[in-house]
Amino acid sequence: LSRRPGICFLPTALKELPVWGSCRTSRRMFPTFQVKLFGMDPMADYMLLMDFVPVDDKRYRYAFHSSSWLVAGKADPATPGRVHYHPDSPAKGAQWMKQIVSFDKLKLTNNLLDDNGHIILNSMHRYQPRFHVVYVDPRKDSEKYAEENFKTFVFEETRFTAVTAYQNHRITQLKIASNPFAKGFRDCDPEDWPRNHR
Amino acid sequence: LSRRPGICFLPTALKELPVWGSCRTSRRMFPTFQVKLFGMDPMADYMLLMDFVPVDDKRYRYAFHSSSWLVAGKADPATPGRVHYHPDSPAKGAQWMKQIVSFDKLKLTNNLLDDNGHIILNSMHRYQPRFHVVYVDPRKDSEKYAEENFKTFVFEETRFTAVTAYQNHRITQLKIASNPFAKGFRDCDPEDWPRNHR
DNA sequence: CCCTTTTCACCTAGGTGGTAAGAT
DNA sequence: ATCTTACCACCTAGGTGAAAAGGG
Repeated sequence: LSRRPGICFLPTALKELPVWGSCRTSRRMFPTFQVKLFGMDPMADYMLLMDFVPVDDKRYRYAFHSSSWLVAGKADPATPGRVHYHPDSPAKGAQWMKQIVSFDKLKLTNNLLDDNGHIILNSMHRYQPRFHVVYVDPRKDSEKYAEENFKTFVFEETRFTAVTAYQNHRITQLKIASNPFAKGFRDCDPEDWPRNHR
Repeated sequence: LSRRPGICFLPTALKELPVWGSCRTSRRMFPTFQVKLFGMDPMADYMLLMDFVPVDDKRYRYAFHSSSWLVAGKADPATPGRVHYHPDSPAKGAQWMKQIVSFDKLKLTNNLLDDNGHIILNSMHRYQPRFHVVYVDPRKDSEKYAEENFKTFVFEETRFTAVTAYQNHRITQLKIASNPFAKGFRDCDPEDWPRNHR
């Protein structure tokens, strides 16, 4: 990448991400993936995008008695490998660097037939989010330089297990505490709804 | 305008527009100003914008007994002449022509100290909305061609009187019938709340 | 008296986890 | 037994006109 952007990741703490929900059966990725970019050419156009790759070839299940994830066999067939473009793409480097870039429109689903362009994942599988910066090369033969015109950033701390329902009660409480849309559950006593023996 | 866009106006029927309301005291323009564009250079960048000019130098008042507007003196001092850029600006001609362009983010206020960049109007005055298409000239000395790089469209049927409260009961009913956010009043019998003798 | 501002119930639109029923 | 789906109450966020209160 001739104009190589630097990056500063804003850490998020989570381990389970729901892949099922409302609005045409998909859920936002929460916490939201956010980055602060620097070192770009202010006047050049860039596309920002994300995708998700399997961490391994395994399927997992949650053991409530030990509150831990166990390998439960080989991975299911891979889902369609979709890409999420940040909706502001393309934009100038100056625009991207001006403030924190937030991927809050990114949505996850486990519906293989999803027709809304959402990211498709297998539930009970582990994923690594990836962030890509693509320099929009104005040269006529830009395809030739495709290899050098993008850069990928991977933050291992953002790995997670896709779920359709939360397994670990502490994850649920963390989400309720931090997501404004889940405020309706903040005052509830977790002991009121003990499910299994979390 | 070297690339002169054609235009097709989608008519709106209204006579009074509130200039006061919630969300930092401003109201959306409703019905929304919408245009269908054609004849633009698909690859060139354009800015789309709107502004509002006084129809005359008069102030009006509403005569309930005759259900009509009467001249009530000379206009108040003109408000700051602000401009509303369509938030998708700048964009390629192809993008603008792809579908109807809707100015649904445009908001009106009568607050002279407005700090949110909204359009400022005098209540009880008449205004003519104007629509402008600006070709983003890539030439270095583009300022020289400013005159020929924009085109203004005026639709007289979109003239209206700015108000802080509806005067004509039939306007109120029309808005309630057509604005989804006013659905809460649809089932009410207008005779239940007669104000003055509208 | 005429007009403006405040406040409110009631909407649209859509993102939460809980719960119970369904599926395998 | 384990996981998924459908539906729900309950939120966020913000756009309506009505009614009451305010101001000149």
